[in-house]
Amino acid sequence: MPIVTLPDGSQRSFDDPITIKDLATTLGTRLAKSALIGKVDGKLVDLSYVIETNSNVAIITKSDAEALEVLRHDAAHTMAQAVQELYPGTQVTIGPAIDNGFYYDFARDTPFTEADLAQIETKMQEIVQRDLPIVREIWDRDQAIQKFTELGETYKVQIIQDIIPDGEPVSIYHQGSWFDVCRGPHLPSTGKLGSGFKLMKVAGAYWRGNSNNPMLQRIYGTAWRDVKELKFYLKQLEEAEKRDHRKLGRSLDFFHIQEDAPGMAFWHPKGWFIYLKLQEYIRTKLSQHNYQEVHTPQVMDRSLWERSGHWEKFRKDMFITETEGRVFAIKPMNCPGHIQIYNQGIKSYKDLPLRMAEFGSCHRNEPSGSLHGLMRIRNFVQDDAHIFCTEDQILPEVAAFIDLVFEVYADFGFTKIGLALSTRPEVRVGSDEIWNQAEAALTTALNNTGLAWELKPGEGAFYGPKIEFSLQDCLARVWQLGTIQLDFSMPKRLDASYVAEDNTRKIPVMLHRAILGSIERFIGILIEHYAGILPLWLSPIQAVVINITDRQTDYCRQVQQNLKSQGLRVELDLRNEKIGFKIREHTLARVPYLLIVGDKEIQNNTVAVRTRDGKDLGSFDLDTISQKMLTEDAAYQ
RNA sequence: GCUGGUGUAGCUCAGCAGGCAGAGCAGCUGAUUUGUAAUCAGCAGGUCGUCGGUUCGAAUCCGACCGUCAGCUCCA
Repeated sequence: MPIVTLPDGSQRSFDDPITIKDLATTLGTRLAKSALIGKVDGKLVDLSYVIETNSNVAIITKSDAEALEVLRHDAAHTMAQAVQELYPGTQVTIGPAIDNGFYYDFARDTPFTEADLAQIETKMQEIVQRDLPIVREIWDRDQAIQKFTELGETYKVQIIQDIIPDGEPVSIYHQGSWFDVCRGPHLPSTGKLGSGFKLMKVAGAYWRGNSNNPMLQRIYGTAWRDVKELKFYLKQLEEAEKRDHRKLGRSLDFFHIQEDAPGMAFWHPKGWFIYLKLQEYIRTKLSQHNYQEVHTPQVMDRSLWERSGHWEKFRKDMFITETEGRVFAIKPMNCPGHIQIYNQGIKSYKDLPLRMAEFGSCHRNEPSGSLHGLMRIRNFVQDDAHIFCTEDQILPEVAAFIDLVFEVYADFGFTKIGLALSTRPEVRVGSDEIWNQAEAALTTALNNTGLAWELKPGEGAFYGPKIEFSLQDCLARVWQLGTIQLDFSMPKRLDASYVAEDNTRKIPVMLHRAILGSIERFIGILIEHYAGILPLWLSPIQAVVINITDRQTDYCRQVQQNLKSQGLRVELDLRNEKIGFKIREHTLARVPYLLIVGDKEIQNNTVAVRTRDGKDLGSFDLDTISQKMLTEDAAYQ
């Protein structure tokens, strides 16, 4: 005799156990029609689920967020069915719902082509049309293994053997003659999938995500509640493509990358201006927060990297050079160099915390397949620093750093900041005792912020756990940027020490930290976030003075000189072209202000101001416009 | 690194059942002196990524390598 409590708090009691579907019917025929799944005491279930005891129950329809994930999972199943109908002999493996869609991994000798995708999509539509009921069944584990073995689905057999304990039943979902092992829940029938889905791309993916395993073929799809939502999403993708920093980087003449230096950028004058400006900005912050800047060698002897532990773990990913029988590594990071500076002379506890910063150019031989414009690059400069401190100083230093990170991100307009703690990986240096201590310290620091944070088990660096900072850009994409890493091992390995108050020698703790991450990557993110429309303070050219005819040449030169003398970055465009042509060019180049001069402006001693978003601001005298620009420039806007 | 796609002029791309390499923009020259997102005309520009193979003949077919793109793995 279950009593059902509905989301609005009202209760219904029933004489007999009742399915979600029947419950929905009692609440209204409209609801029964639109019901997709149920939620019983917080757990999502099929419509066929039988409520036997008193429960909190919600009927989930298309308008609920929970329905979308189930719908995407259904889309994966339907795709797998379509593939197996079209290409018998293809084995299924796994196919989950993911952000924005779903994928399914298949084992098949011949690769899928773009043309195959279209065919599969058509077949999926057909399966949706068939509106096959999706039915849950419970099978005996051995029976399931036997059945999938008969079908030649060896991957499926492995999955059952792995995730279902011996003797436990297996949940199977049937749609038509096709079926799959699945925890569920699912929509009541394939028709409910609708047509808001699209297959996007094929790609390789390792079985179980392990590069030693065979590679499967993964088909990615996107799925939404309806066609309108799908179209919106596709439009978003187009927008992201337009903002691609590799494309904008070339068209805005910021940088280029060429075959002779794969994964390394050639910075053009405008791009290099941004690069230096960001460094200048960070330098200001560093000095405000009591860091000292240093510079260490680009190339250091192999033995140093052996002692630091990098040689053993990262040797293949380091660029090596050899001379006079000695092997050197081009530095992949700055920390061993910083310890060498620390080690000069005897340090006292009074010297700590010691904050050492460097814009050091690092090289890492990243796997060729992982390179991606400025985002994943082989030569980069971090806004790197290392804080040498006592154990007592860890918490205040981490707390101060967290504040600094939020301060910097806010200056770029990033306010949605994510925090995560990455803990010990499988391959690591240092004892468990040290790791316990280090992870506890960072956990406390995170909890002290009062902010939410995520745990990422096993994602830490080999020498210590880390806090990671990520932000969301204007397209809601998440980028991991800043980090602070606690290191109890490397100072010891490289013989760093200080004299404590009790006159004993102690080993300092080292905090590795960066705010922007790599300057290269940060510029890439800024380009995409701003769609190339950089704030005035970061714009390589802040204004262009444009004449209408040759008569204004001298006046234009005077305007440029005037503004340049006030520290503004102003160019001249005196070409013999029509004004519309010049405006178009500089607007496409994202120049913030176009200062246009005709006879009228000379007469009134003004300039006509047009912005890069096409607004005509009208005429201004020079003092007014320069003041406006200087104010904007100073405010990081 | 792995799987698949891809590489033609500075850029964006067409040409690919094998038969003399094309367009638009950019560049150069000339004309035009122009009022808020492309003035007109002419000229010039390519070892078709590299190396090898098949063929009377290869941008086009095949192979290897390099770059690049998407995803996977990795990311101190």
